Amino acid sequence: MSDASSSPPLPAPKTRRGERTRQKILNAAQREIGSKGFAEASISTITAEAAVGQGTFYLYFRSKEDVLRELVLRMGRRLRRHLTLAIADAPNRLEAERRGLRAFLEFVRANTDLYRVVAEAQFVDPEVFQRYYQDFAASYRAGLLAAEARGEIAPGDAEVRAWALMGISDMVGRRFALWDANVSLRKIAEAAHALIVEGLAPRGR
Amino acid sequence: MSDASSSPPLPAPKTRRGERTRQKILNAAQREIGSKGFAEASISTITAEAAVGQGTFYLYFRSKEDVLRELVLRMGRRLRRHLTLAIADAPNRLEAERRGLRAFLEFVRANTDLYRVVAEAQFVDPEVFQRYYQDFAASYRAGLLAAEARGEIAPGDAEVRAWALMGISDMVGRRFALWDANVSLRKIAEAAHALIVEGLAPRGR
DNA sequence: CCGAAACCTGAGTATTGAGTCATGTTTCAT
DNA sequence: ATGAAACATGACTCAATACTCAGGTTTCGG
Repeated sequence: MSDASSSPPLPAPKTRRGERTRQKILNAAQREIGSKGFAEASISTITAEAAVGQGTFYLYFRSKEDVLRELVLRMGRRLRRHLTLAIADAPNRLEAERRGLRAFLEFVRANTDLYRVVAEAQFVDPEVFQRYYQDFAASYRAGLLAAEARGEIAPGDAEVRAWALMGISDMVGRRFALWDANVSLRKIAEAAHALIVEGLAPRGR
Repeated sequence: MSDASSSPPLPAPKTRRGERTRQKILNAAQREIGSKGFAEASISTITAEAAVGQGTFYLYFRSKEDVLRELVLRMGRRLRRHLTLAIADAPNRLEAERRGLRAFLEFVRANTDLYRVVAEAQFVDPEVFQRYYQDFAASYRAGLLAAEARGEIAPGDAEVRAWALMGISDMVGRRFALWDANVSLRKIAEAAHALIVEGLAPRGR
């Protein structure tokens, strides 16, 4: 439990059955870890939930840490796809920002278990956790730089901006999409977007 | 380990010796949990580090969760004091925002263990974790509303703004004060502050 | 300086759950 | 159709550690 993402991954399943079993375990782990948390989730509960034997788990994953890692990657892929789709045909960066923020909030509310899984990774495997955010930051940064070149946003430090904007999504998502299941995400997204676009400074003269 | 902040707290120590011992344990727990994480930190390591017997721990804390709770409160008090001091005589809200952000980043870099302790509380005791942020949000919100009334900032949704701004501090702090120990926090704080004040929208016209 | 309350101790108990393995079943290329 | 590789099983082992307790030591008000 000491070192991070060590040793090569287990060989992928060779048959259709194997692949199906691996997915069943992954799904059960997502539900279990997502609802009870990493510490409370036990391999035996996961395998029971997946309706496979205890030992089967170790055919596909080296440890509980290992399965968490895999889930973080899954979350990354799904969220990325969701956001890409959402901002695909936005006319400009500020509009992309609005749609992306809204889409993120919706995604969080619809995938609370995955959200928690990623958050737990912060301590279980800092390596993949950091990479998760760094990957998002990198593409965010690129988008901001391109928009700046097009004159769609004011010039500024793209790296810091990327992290700051992710921070807004992350915290606003936690507060309004995760903790408060009822509030209208449309309104929240609008309010946050207004801050992102205009800042706090008083308008006009 | 199932229910959150249950049962009344243990009675406070009655003698000077008792108080000292309790603090020794708290300090050791902060170091241990802060560096190894909640799961890896064991009571026996904590008591050894504090140079007290195993059983002594249970004179002052009901469980490992209990000591974490206490540390979150400690972090809240210390950070609040630090920030209050930092923004005490700022001439206006935007300047307070700048100083507060800078002070927060410095605090994180100087108290990495406490930062981690709070983050771990998210899963160990969601109750206190949420309260920790809600308390900050409440006073942040009040500050924004007052500033808005004074015309120092543009009108807007104070609740969402408060959480968004905390999100910026949180994420920028993690990235630049926690993960990157060398970068100049002054520059980072300035860049983030610029975004907070002006937003992304292109200036002029 | 006395004694009752407060504090301290650390070996021992009890539980928990990760990971193994010997044995059995299914798949699929030939 | 067949057999070798892949997959599946779950009772068992074993290490880790939270928490207890019976018996000691220290504190401090009167």
